[in-house]
Amino acid sequence: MPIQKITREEILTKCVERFRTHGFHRTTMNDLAEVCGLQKGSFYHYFRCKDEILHEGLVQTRDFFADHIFTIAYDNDILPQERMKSMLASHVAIMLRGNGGCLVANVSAETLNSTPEFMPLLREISDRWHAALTHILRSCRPSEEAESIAWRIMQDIEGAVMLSRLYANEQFTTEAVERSVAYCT
Amino acid sequence: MPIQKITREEILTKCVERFRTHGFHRTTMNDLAEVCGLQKGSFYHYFRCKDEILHEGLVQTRDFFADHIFTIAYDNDILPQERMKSMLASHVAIMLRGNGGCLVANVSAETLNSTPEFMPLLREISDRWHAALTHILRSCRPSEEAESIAWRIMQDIEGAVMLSRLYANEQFTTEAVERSVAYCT
Amino acid sequence: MPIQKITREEILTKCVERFRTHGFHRTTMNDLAEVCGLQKGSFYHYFRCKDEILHEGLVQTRDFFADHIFTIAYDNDILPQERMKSMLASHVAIMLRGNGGCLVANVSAETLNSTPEFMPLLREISDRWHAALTHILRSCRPSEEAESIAWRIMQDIEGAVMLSRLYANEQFTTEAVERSVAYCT
Amino acid sequence: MPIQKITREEILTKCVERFRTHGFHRTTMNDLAEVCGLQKGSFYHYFRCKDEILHEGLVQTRDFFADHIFTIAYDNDILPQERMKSMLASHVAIMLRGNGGCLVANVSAETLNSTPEFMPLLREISDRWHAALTHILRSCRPSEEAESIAWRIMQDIEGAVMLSRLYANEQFTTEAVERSVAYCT
DNA sequence: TATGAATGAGCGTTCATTCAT
DNA sequence: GATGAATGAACGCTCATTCAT
Repeated sequence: MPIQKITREEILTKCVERFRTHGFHRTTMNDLAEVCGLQKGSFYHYFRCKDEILHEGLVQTRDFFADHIFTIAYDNDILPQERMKSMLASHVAIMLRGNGGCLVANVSAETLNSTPEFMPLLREISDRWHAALTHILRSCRPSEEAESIAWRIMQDIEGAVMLSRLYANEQFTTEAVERSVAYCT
Repeated sequence: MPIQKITREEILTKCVERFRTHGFHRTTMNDLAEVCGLQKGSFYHYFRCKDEILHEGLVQTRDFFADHIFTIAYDNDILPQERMKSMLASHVAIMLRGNGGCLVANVSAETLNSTPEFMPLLREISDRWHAALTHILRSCRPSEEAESIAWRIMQDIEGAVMLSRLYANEQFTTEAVERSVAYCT
Repeated sequence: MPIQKITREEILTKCVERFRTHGFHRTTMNDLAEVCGLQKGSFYHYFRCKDEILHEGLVQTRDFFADHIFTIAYDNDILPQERMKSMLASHVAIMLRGNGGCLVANVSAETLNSTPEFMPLLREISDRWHAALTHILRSCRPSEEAESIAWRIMQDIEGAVMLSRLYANEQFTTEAVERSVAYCT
Repeated sequence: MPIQKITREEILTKCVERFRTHGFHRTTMNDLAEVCGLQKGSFYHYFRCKDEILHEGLVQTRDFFADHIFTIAYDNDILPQERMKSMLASHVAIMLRGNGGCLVANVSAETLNSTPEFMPLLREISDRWHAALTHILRSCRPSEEAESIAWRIMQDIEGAVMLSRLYANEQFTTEAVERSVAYCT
């Protein structure tokens, strides 16, 4: 077996993080190589092209959120407001890391009109977030209202993260999380 | 005297629109030339570089919003909720055009971490939006609460526009505007 | 009007000559740039891609042969054997130049199975050569025999040029031309 | 002892076939690996570099032709025209396989001016073909004429194979073989 | 002012080759 | 002997920018 400096999963994690913080188009293959400690030619053993790195990165992100973030919503042993608080805290901690913002929002901004191939995955991540929020809110709200509030929470958080980046001030996001938790009472 | 095919202002308007819908880095000088009906060499009589086009475009946008959108907020002859409704309707109409999203949000997503030179202008546009909203809200709210709600409205709208793009559904934004108007009663 | 170092026609002539002598795939854009006295990026003002350079080069070659070589065949004021001699002499002089061989044969060898898009043009050049030869031979042969002999002459010349390259000996080609002229008596 | 999936000879046979049909420069080490059912790293246990694969492939081809094709010429128990017919039929069957053309002609076209190291082997294969043809023709022709006709047959066949590829029509080659056999009577 | 040919640095990508396992 | 991850030079190509006209 040949040497393996870094796994495919680690590569994707590092690349996605770079895309999130610096943008997809502003990130060159050399940047990715540097971040991963590889030569840029080496990427093409793992991925066909740069687009595929983003695509696979979004798949990994979707699965990571499903398995480690959104799953919190479905632990019915914990109080709804606790689940909401815990889930959103984990989520926004990732978004605010390195003042990079939300991966879905940033990739959407960059690609939706010119490279719509990423749209299904971006929507899927959003859908799952919405489903998780709705599940929590149904503990204390009628089903339809829960769905509607879930969308409002997502908007509030996304807008808050955007303002937190722009003003380098996490307060916007912190308060948005608090407002969101308050919907559970 | 040669014909003036297009004014500097018209060039900026068309370029900003392209940046908003397709992203700054995804837009080439050739794209801008095509959009403006010019040869790309001609741009360098108006602007030093591509960055300057974005910079001047943001200045123009800032002034346009100050003069034509945010000014609505300060017309004290009109009911607050009418001003809110009118201002936000005009604003989101621009954002949703061509499913392009919010210029400030999109440019922020693309440039904040790698080219922070545009941050002051992006903040300035946001600040003026916040000031306009606050002014309206002060008609019916204590000053501090007005400021706070203004931020919340901005987040709600920004998040709604992002979801409207992602799901190609203006409903998110329409409802966010309605919620915002409701704060005035 | 900006400076123009070299015309599109001159570029094509030089590039085709390089392709003929060194092969299409062995010729890099840098090689072409050097041959033309340009930077490689400059080619993309004239041509979309390397394949297009070959394609346009084949078009130019087809037209050049039609206008300057094969046209000799149709000058009915000259004796058939004189026309044959003159036409083939001009033709093989081009093929043997720089020991490069026949452009059609070389490009065929390189591209026919992997990039068949050039086949129509290669056939067209061959067809016109065949038509020219047939026209001369019809002066002294029945029509069907003329056609058949025209193909045989083409094979003889092509095979001779191939051997002349391989053995660096023009004798093969010289004799093939002589044999071809002899068909006119 | 590990299984020997494929012998060196089989590798060379498959690689040469690929070079003949798709060209040397258009064939990547990955293509060769796929064709041979090996990993590309494994090639470097058999051969130092890609050039050596072609070189050894030409050696193998030279020996194969000497042992299985040209040897037909020297079986003096058979009528000359039968030997000619049999030898050329076997030869052109190989050339026309997969519409790939003549290995010697194709490799010559690709390498003669830029990588002359293969020229000796290409000439050697041609020389042996010429010797075989000459041997047959000496049965019914003076020695010098036999040599001369042998070259003419080679040219005719090479030209015919080239046209057969270009027009996807084996008729050119079939008739060239018939003409060649006719020299024996 | 306007052009568009030319530039050259740098992009994403390819590929023959190496080498630790 | 065989692997396949890794390399790094070089590929075809892009693009913001320059400048003679």
